[in-house]
Amino acid sequence: MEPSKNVPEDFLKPYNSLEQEDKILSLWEQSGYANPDVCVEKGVTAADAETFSIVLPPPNVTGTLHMGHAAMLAIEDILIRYHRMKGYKTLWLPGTDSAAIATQSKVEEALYKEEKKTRHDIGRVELLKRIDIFTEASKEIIIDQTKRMGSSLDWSRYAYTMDEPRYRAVMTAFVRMYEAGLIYRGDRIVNWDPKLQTTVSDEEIEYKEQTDPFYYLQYGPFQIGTVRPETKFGDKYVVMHPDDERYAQYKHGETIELEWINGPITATIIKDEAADMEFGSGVMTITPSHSLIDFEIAQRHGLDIEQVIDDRGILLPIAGEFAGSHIKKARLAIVEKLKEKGLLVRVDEKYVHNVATNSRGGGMIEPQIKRQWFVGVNKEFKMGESKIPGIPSGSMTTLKQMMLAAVESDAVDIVPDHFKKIYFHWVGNLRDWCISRQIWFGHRIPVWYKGKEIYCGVEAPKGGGWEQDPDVLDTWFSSGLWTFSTLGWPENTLDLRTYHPTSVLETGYDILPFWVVRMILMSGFLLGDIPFHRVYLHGLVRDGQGRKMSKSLGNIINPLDMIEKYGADATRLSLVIGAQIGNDLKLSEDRVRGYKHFANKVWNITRFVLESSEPRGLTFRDSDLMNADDEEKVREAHRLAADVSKHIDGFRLDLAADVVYHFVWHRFADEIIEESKAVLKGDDAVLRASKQRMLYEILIVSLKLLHPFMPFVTEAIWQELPQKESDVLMTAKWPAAAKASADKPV
RNA sequence: GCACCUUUAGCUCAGUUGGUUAGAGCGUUCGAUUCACAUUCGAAAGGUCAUAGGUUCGAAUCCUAUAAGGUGCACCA
Repeated sequence: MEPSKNVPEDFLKPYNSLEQEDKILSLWEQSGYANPDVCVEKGVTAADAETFSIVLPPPNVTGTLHMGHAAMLAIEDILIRYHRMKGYKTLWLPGTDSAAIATQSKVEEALYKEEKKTRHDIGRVELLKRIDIFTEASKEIIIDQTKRMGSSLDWSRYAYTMDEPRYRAVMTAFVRMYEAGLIYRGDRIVNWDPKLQTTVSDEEIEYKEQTDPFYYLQYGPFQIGTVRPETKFGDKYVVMHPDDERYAQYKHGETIELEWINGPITATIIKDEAADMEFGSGVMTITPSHSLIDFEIAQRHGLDIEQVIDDRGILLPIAGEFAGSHIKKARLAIVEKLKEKGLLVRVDEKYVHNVATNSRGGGMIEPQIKRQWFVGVNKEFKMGESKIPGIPSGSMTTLKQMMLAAVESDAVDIVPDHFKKIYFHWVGNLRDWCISRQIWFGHRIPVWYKGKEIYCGVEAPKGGGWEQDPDVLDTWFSSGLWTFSTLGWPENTLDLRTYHPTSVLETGYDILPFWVVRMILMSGFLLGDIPFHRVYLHGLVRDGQGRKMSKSLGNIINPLDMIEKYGADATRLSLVIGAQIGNDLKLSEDRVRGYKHFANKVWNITRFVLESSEPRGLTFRDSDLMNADDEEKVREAHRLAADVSKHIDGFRLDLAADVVYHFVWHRFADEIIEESKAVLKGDDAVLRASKQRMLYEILIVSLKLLHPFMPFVTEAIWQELPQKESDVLMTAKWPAAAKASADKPV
């Protein structure tokens, strides 16, 4: 066939995503339109336009892009492109996260593997230097991969959790909370990781099922059960429920003499409701130093607390002859001794229970009592200037009350709705938050000691002899500041005033308790405001059979492979269509392949529309009026625009993508184009001109509606159009819901 | 144990405040086609809406119970 003059050469082949995507990426980058300031400067966005802002949940600097990231990027980019086209002053702010514990342990592992050294051999300064080299080298990877999804992030505002502005924000936040009495140092029971030698937050603990022998021991007149006989040396309190009739004869505070592992001891009876009458014999002994529940019982009754196991899991002198051995090795020897003494009643070999492990690559958790820094969530403080409904400026409140108020009042809306319940459940049960970590990589606690003096401040105190607290802050402490530390806080910047609170926080539902909760806490206290108006929680990406993607199952689908094979547009669509908000998504390679066909379909539709136009190159004149029939078809496309907008506004991106997909393929291509063929080949020039114009207008509307979902192919087409309203589709005007008049040239 | 989610065609899912004959994509079968299409188009088959009750003129949709699958939390000393 003779190619028409209207058809650029590229269109004579199928759509080649690999070839086009690179070109389009650099086109966007050069345009600078991801930066809202550039949009205002170039007149694309009105200077006083409403703002729409999202702060990207920062991926780990040392990580690589997985499907979860890809889904997040696709969803956020759709929201961003849509609002940008609608004329909002739109900011999507990128960043990366240092992921303190995970990153440090990676570097430490490599250090040990390659040089057989530990961090103590090389020291704090050297270790931090190596971590820095490591993160610098790997951050380019994740940034490049992020860009390849087509993410229209404003890289001129890039932030890293460990850079200088964020450091200042973290220090300032700590000092302010310290001065308000919300941060305190105390000896409390914490989750201790003996392997990584650090505390771990409650939320980072993962319970794993494990089968162990369960021992029943004779403790005076009682039988007690335990999986961990090695913790029992110090047990001198025996606890039972106050209503337990079986033990009514024993009075609270009464003492009894009995024979125990290392000889006779005096035990004291404690009546406490924490004892479960249904479990075992209903009697337990407690080890307050290594169990949260036991610690709380001990605190309620003012009992003695003795440490049994040290930081490395070694038994202390209280263990008598077992002192100095590791708990793992000591257990069997202790059981042997109990047996000899006749204290072992029986053993249940297959007892299934949950053990706490550190989900951040550490080992088993050993509760310990430690001097740590905490954020008191139930402590009263005087609220400053407040915009949070229900928490008046200057009133007395607590962090917990403030966090509840933010969501109860709907100032922060969480979608889907049922996650609100989960939020309330979480916040309601929140305990004081342990924020100190005994690792080296992170924001060091801004507290200095000199003898008994303590000083807290952003800068080190003047004069010699001061020593800084060696601990660093929990990574979530700085993450909690993310929506405003990235905008320049603690400075009162224009960005902060313009874009905060952010419009939407979009993240996986699994991270709600860690992050969303902490951001509301930090923003509430430090700014007296919410961090975002809406929280949009997406589901997890699973494999075709609904299983989690994991290395061991070998079912990981790598987004970069998909981009390579089928294009970024197809990858994006496969992560959005069929992904009902908050529900998990089953992804298979076939799905991605299917959407590649769609990208090609759009390409070919364009080819047809251009081919069937007159050689003069689609310059419509007033004489090229559409007839009523064709006008109605254009109006139909605009009605579709209203539907798409409605679905996006309701966060139903799956429906929005689905209706536009269906329209473009099965209405526009299969029906409207097919029906127009006879006229296009016919002799009636007036009818033909009307058709040509109708097809072109619908093509334009379709490209615009598709653009947020599949930005590459639509932009590539836009670049080849002979007549267009803006240099890039990215900043073209979103189609109005109802078209006022059809007689203006496009 | 507590809470939440899911259950609609072979598969993946829509179904908006209850309202005609429950829809789409993929897959299957049949047909057409190389005249925009690394093909595409048309048509067909396929559903006791998990189960049992209830509310209602009317229920996939609301209520109660049950079952199966999943997730989170709590944990058992």
